[in-house]
Amino acid sequence: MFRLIKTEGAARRGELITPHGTVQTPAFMNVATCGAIKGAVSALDLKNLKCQVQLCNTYHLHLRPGDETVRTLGGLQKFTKWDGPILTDSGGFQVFSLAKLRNITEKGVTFASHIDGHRIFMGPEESMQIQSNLASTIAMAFDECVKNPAEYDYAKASCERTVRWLYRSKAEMDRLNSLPDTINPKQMLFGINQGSTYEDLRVECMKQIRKLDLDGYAIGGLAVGESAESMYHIIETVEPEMPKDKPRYLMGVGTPVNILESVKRGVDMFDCVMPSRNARHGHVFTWSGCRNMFNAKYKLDELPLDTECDCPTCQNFSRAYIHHLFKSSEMLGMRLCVMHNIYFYNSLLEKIRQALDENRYSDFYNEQILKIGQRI
RNA sequence: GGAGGAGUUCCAGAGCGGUCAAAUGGGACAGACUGUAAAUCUGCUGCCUUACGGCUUCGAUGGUUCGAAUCCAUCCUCCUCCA
Repeated sequence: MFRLIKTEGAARRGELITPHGTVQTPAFMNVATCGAIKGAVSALDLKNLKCQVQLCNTYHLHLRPGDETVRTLGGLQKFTKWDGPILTDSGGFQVFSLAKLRNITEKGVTFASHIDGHRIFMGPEESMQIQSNLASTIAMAFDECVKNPAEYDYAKASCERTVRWLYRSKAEMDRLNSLPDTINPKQMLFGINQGSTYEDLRVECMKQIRKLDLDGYAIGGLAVGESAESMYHIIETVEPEMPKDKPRYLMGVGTPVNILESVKRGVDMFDCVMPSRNARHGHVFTWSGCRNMFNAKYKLDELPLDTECDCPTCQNFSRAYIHHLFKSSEMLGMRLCVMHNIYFYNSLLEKIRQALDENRYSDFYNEQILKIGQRI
């Protein structure tokens, strides 16, 4: 269940109570698509990186090692050694990202596996069954994430189908949770708002899906081609239609600036591959802006990545060393930067929560918004 | 001493008369990355110019030719094999 603690403008401070622990919101969820944060970071590391929630992917884990395998091994928590809350994405994003490898019908989506090309079918029921086997804390409804810009007619048809899929997802989840041998019979379900950049579609979709008394509501289909301003506008459009007593999750977003802007507009939860992927590519986030650790200017720089950071990386290693590790393709460089960026994102959300607790989010926002996004 | 082979832009290495400022790797330098097909991808790497374009390059010097990294001569430097 979700408890709204306080608000400041549209921004919200709350907590999501789950069978696997309570999540303080606003929260960032750390993306471990295949059951691990890419960059050789384990659940044990996450404990030291202020992580509250791990996010894993239905599609990827269904392909490998197979959701039945995970089920046999006791579910994702036991498998990955992460005993906190886990959110599983439904595979809906792969309908977008694997566009060249899939075919959509009312029943569901047929994918060509990105691993070996074999055909796999996933509809709402299949997605719920897989997520039930994975035994995540929160399952996401199976949706279609449409690329922006999208034709109005297509966006409308897709959005309406996603709503029908949500009803089927909910029915299947209820059935699975009632079975005697389900690992997590209290698995929660979040519905997903779609509608591309069209206000009327977004609002109508939200009205439809809020009729189901779900555990949370996500805004999907953003940061997939439209401008940041357009994304913020859609959030502002949808937010008034979202239940106040349920968590709001903006899927796949985003940059530190995106997060500051979205919290301001009433979003409670985020996830994004950016901290981990960018870290693997040598791009680190700091409280004074972002750095590319490949840059020659770090060759003799003995300071930590961020002088204001107390993550394990910044407590021990210099920019010069990390620069060298990247130039030498040593994977330790990636690991150290992934840990730093994950810690940075989780710290950012922690500071946001503190600011909200003290009714000074507006000041915090003004303080951070300019410097946090710049390149240094 | 004798017989061969080679010297190309930061490195390795193609090119063997014009379409060559010179393939391809690597390195260097920079950029991108938003519910992860990503330890990935892109750009750039002689000088001048915003560009068009111009200029100087392929061990050195001289020559043949309308034209040379490519052909010839000499020189320098390296490598292999035989004494």
